[in-house]
Amino acid sequence: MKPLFHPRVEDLDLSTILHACADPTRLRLLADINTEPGKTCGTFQTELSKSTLSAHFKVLRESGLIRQELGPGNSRLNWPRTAEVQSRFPDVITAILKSATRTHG
Amino acid sequence: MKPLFHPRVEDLDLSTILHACADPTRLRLLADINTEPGKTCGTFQTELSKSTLSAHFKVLRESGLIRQELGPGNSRLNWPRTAEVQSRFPDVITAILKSATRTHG
DNA sequence: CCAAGTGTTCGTAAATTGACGAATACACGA
DNA sequence: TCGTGTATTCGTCAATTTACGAACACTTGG
Repeated sequence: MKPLFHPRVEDLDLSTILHACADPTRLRLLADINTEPGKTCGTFQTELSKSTLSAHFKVLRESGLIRQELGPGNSRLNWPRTAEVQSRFPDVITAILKSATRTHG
Repeated sequence: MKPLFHPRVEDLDLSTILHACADPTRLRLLADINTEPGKTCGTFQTELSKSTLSAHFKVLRESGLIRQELGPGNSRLNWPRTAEVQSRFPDVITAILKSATRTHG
């Protein structure tokens, strides 16, 4: 299997992270992952196509907001990297997630 | 003079705000405005053209992050709306600004 | 009135983004 | 081995973004 790229904590970039959060779809995905860590990609309720969803997960992963591990049956387990991001940019993600879950459901 | 549009606090949108902050140039402008409230557009150190800069200010203003008032000589005074944004999305902007000024300046 | 200073708007162009279907890659069960 | 299920990659396309110069609008000083 092709290894999935994950940036190191010291390589995290604030603008990249904010850009990843700025899309409503991705913000919802991120919130869901934080609410239910370990969810697989297929378990997210959405009307978007599989390829579009995959692209959004890629943006989240490459920004450093989530970690994607191999799960059973070629699935991907999605884990938040909130603690790591927090160590670089204190309170940014926690504040965003709090507002996101409060205002959008 | 054509009136500049400013969104009401109740119309602020988290994704719009995050998108406005996601651009490095705008994040720097926003940080500068918060550091030195009332700065005019021409006082920002940048290599971008006047029209490009104006477009960035427009994005910041229409997202609700700053307020632009008329100043002397057709200039624009730029004020942060941090407190208002804070009332809608607690800690989001303050955390972003803290990380932005700590890492980029 | 005229020139200089400050910003916005318009037209344009290159790059990026977000979306999709089709094709592909991989793991697992029968 | 052969489907089935899960997810990525590729090619395409429309829309958005970012940038610029030129033109325009407005204020102020001479």
